[in-house]
Amino acid sequence: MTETGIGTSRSTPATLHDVAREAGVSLATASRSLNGSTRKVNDEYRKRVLDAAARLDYSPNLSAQAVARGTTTTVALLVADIADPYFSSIAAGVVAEADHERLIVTMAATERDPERELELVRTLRGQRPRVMILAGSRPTSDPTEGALGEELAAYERSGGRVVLISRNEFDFRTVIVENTAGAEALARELVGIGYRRFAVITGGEGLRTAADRVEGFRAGLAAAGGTLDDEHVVRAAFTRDGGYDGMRQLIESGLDGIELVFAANDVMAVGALSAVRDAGLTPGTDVAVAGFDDIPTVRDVTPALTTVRVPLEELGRRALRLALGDESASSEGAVRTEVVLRESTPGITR
Amino acid sequence: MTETGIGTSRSTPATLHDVAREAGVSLATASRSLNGSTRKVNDEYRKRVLDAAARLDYSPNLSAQAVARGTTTTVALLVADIADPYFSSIAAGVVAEADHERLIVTMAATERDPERELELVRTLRGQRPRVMILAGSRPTSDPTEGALGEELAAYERSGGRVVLISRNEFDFRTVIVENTAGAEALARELVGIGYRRFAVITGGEGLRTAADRVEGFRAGLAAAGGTLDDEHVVRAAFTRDGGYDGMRQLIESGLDGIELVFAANDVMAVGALSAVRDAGLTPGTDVAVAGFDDIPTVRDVTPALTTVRVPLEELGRRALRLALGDESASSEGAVRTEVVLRESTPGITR
DNA sequence: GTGAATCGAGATAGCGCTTTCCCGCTGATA
DNA sequence: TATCAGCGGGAAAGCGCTATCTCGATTCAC
Repeated sequence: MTETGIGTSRSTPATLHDVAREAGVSLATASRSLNGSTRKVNDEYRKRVLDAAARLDYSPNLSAQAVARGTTTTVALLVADIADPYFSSIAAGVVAEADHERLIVTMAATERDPERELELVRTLRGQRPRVMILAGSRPTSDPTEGALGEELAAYERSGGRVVLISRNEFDFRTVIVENTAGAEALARELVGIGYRRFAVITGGEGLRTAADRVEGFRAGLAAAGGTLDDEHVVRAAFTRDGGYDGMRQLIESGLDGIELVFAANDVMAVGALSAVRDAGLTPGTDVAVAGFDDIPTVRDVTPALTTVRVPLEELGRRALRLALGDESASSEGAVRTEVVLRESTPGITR
Repeated sequence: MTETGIGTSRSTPATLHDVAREAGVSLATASRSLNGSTRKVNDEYRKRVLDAAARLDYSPNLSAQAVARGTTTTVALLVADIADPYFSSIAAGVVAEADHERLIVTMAATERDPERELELVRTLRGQRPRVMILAGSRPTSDPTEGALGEELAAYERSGGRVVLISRNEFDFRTVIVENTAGAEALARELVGIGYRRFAVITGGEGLRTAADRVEGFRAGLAAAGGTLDDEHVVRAAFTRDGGYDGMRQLIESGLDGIELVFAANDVMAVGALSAVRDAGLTPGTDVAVAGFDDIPTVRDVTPALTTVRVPLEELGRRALRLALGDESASSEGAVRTEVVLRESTPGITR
């Protein structure tokens, strides 16, 4: 095992006490000079403290500050899966905004398990974060149903701020995404370019986001004149492989005249695309595919994927701003989505 | 602004003191029952404390524990860009392993800016994390050169553990990836299936990881009999768009008989693929493309991308284990890579 | 039966900070 | 000259915990 070469003598980090002594001032003065205080401190003294701090390479102990101040500079972020581009984009937004506010982000992954989620909220509460952001909806039929709400409420009662991203299940601040409206608009446009017979691949039982999107899609079809039979709605995991499986399932049952398959999110759609290809068919031509989210990847798959753009980073940004009480963040209403037609839905001339 | 409906009376979280009082025992006993201690505590007392804690919904203040114990349960993770699949996969690994060790991960993004990186290290040091993991290499020609090393060394001196992922620039513990060997193997295999004339798209000036991969690729070609002219090595940003630009550049200068373009990482390769298509050419057929990393996406692009697999999640896991002093993690040597041939390099019969 | 261990609960001294509170000082006011 | 606000530095009381220390009550050996 390699040792660092730059010096080996083990020492504890300099404390404020050390700085004060080195500067020849009191602890109070040192504290006041280093971390803004309402009280002024003589320039001469301040300079001495700053110099001493630099000399000792002092770095304030955030835990100690937290204890003394009774408040932290931490934001806790809970996502289903960090490697999923949907969540990593949101996370990037949260981190960027947090950095801007000089806050520190701690991150955890629920792996889509409600029990884990509850557990994590409990643990993270110990950090006394200023804000807790939860992204990714849960099954509505959830054994821990009330418990999470209780826990979050308790957290808010003790001064924290909860913000949910695109999961309107509790009565907390929420960054609302136009899931329903976006899917509806998508459906209309697809009918507009000639598609009539649709199928849908959606997430597991009762995932709220998925449900909203499917519902919106249905509504759009109903209004515009497309058909979606119930047996053409397949459920699968809310992941790339889920999308693959769902599409394979549809193909195996004969495709049955289906012209376009709408997957409730892009990672599923991308999986679906691959399933189409693996079945020896040509996506776009033999069967069109559309997704939802507009994750970065979908520009680069072939055919490029038609989808509904959700400004994911912005979601993360907004969540934090909302938590911090930024009025504009809340007054902006639901986050706008936008249909993006690409080659995966070339259209049908009838 | 919505208020939570579940109860509004604002209160501070229960403290250990509250629990002790509620249970009718001393602070010390409460502490001992709730958080493991070497000392035993009477079952009767322990139960009373546990009950009281549950009743008050007590959650220990981690900051206070950190101050009292003089050690935290935090891991700090620095990556270049959270939304980049390379880093988000690594992050997922770190978080998973951390969770397993009951540690908490705080995350920050350097955005590939050395100044920012240094700044972040300074800030995060205030957290007194047990471990600091840095992923993503920096330009070798870096204005802050020594400063980062100094800072990290100081951190280690004060008892922390630094682990670098795939950036062998300092003398700290490092998770080494077989960048050179992997690229060399790739080159050999590509020559083996008939390619002779190559081009390379690599990252900005002096990025270590990129440099190693290119060097390995060169060595492989030299050994197996492929050619790579210096004017066919283009530099671009280490991102999807960089890859796109790099490929466009190559195409604009006439492709010049190039049969295969190797991009130093997958996100660049994916961008390159799109550039080929946008130029009206067929990737795989008109020009073959290969990447490095095997990020999840590349299975789903068309043609599927030939690449060198790096077990990214495992990298993150290993980094943490290494930091925690897991012997096996360090004795395993460099992380193995594996060439994965896919349709983007169908081969040439000569 | 006595002294030495042993046990385990409670009191308390910190941990590294912030923030009162106190107090000597200066300068304005009368 | 006496009075009284500021002003600003220092002492010290916490913040919510852990860990050492104290000390009475048991237990045990001989």
